[in-house]
Amino acid sequence: MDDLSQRKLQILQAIISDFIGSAEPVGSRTLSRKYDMGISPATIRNEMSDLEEMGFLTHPHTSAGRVPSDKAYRLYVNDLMPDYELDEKEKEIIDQKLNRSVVELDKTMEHAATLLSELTSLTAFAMTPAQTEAKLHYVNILPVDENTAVLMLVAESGKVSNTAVRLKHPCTPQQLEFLSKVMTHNYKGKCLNDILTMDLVKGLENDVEAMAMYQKDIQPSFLTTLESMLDTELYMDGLANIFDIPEYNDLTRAREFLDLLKRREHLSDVLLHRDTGTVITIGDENSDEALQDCSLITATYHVNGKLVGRLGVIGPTRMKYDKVKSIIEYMTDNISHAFRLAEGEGEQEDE
Amino acid sequence: MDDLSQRKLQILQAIISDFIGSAEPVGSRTLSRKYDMGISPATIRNEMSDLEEMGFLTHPHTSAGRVPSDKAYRLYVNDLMPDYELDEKEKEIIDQKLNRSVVELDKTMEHAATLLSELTSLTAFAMTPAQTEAKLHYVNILPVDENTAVLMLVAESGKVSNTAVRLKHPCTPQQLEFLSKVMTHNYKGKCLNDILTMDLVKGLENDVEAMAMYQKDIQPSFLTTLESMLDTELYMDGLANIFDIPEYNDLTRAREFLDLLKRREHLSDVLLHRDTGTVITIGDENSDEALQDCSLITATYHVNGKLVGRLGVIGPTRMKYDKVKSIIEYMTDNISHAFRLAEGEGEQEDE
DNA sequence: GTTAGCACTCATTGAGCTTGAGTGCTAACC
DNA sequence: GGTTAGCACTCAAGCTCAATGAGTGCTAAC
Repeated sequence: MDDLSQRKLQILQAIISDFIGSAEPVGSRTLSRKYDMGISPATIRNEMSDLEEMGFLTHPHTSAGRVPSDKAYRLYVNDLMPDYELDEKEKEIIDQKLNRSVVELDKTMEHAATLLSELTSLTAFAMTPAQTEAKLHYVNILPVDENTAVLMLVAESGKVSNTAVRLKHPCTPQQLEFLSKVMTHNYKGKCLNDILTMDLVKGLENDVEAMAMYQKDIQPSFLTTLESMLDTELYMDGLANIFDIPEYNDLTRAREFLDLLKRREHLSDVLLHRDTGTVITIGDENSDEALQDCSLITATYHVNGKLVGRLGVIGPTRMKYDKVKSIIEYMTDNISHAFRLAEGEGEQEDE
Repeated sequence: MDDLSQRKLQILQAIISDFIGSAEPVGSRTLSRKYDMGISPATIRNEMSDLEEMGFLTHPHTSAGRVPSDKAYRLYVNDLMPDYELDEKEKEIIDQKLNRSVVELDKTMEHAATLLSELTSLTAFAMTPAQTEAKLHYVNILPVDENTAVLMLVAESGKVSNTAVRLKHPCTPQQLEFLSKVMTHNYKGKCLNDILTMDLVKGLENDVEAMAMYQKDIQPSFLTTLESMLDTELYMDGLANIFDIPEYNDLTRAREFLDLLKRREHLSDVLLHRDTGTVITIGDENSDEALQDCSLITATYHVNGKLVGRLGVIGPTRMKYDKVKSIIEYMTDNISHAFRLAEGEGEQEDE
């Protein structure tokens, strides 16, 4: 049904490229002058008229040039868009900046968000994997002073999370160490998720005092710490970049955009429900109403083959899909690679 | 020289109050209508004219009302400003929201920034103390897998900092534990700052293998972790609040403001150099050029009597100095109080 | 099928006008 | 002498109106 002649495609492509670059509606004259396709403006106008009827172009007002519709961007992304090759310099920057802190996923992703926003001049976000399948490696409870301790959980992935705990009853280091050992023994190798629902620690039944201390002081912190380990972390950067985008050159729109991004849990939620791999959603393709004049590009990375995190940008529908997509994919490949090696086990390639 | 008659003071106060509320230049008529001071607009005009000559008022343009100058705000803050009493409800909110996480200073301050921005509708920041005097409590190196470990430092204050470390040479848990013990033995009770400049660990001289491992794998991370512990942390919230402030109802100004706040190290630096106690700097009193049409209010809190952190807001010179000041001071008092108890002198705590 | 020509549309810009809030000055008043 | 009424003056803001120009759609000729 979208049976577009070669010429129509060519014109559409030209309009899209031009508009992505300039943010100005594209007129028939400009087009015929800029792109030498041996066709007069009048002819272009006829073709444009057809394209508009087919839903690929719109008109801000009668006497303005044409603007690509979401549908046009979709066609562009699917079929027309050239493969953007990052140049060596860009690759080098990414390699260098990402590999700076490749031991801790959280830090890497924080850097990734910053880097991505710099490279694309858009708002970028990076999300760490949901740790639903993460297994606890061990529990440590460290004395600080007689009323305070630090509860520390280490996952098998190496992720660490700690919370300070106020002890209502003073406690000896030995007691705390004993408790750490019991807890580690009970929970080692178990999924964080499962631990949340187990309610008692075996091995304490006989020790009334330790039991009481555990239940009153430790358990509540333990549960919140577990939860904080399970949670995905969402890093964002480049919020101020929208000020450079003509589409948002207006206080209320800029404000709306920033308000949207302030609702982090909501955004996390949206992101978590996207498919694996590279996903581009354009304008009204976003089911979320607040996002319907934005485009999102996300790609996933994996750590140890299993957990899946996301990296992406959000911006106006008029964006450099080709370039942004390439950058994101190059970065996620880079991250996946780094954290596959990190695991150190031989593993089959899945890419 | 600033020998203002009672009537002039009264008029000035009225202008300032009015302008703080409305953000509109105040005219003589409005004034005489709103505040019944038994004086005609013409008389007020004469007084205003005097006040302008003395530098307390300015004129955006000939036919506009008067606007208070920075000098006027200074006078207001020093002498005219009423004491603002928080009502019980506000106090309750603060007590409640701040005491939620009173064990870890970092979390408390993060909440404080959010809360303060909500209460004042301005941009708020909260800074944790510089830990220059902090002493190391102990070092822990925990095995994750044979190539990875977590290096964990605990300060006497209970502050924890950890970094994942990639081990170039596989290492047994015993080796790591040994190293932890040696390091703890060497550094326990020492200032973080001093440790940074000590370069070798005693007790490893005879163990060539451990020594090599330490130097290659652990030491670099150890130093960066120490540094990250020393650093103050700056939390900010309410950036988007500027959109509600008429002064910033203009894209370039809003943008400048956000750009200013993006330079976090710079801001940290400015904040660190402020005096202890409550400090209000108004407009051109700020030595930093970028801040010269803002006002800053900061107050300090202390932890264990020594370390000093800051809480404050940044906003237009037209702000509710009385209210904001009271809120900040109430909050810092609250925090100081909470973290004095935390030290463990009197362990009475209400919940 | 393509193109030139022409009438038409409409956002944008800027000039000119009006309005109204506000001042400064002066002369009269208490 | 301090206070006030009156009046001329200023100037930002908002409005209308015409000019401009980028762009379209249609038609007729190539």
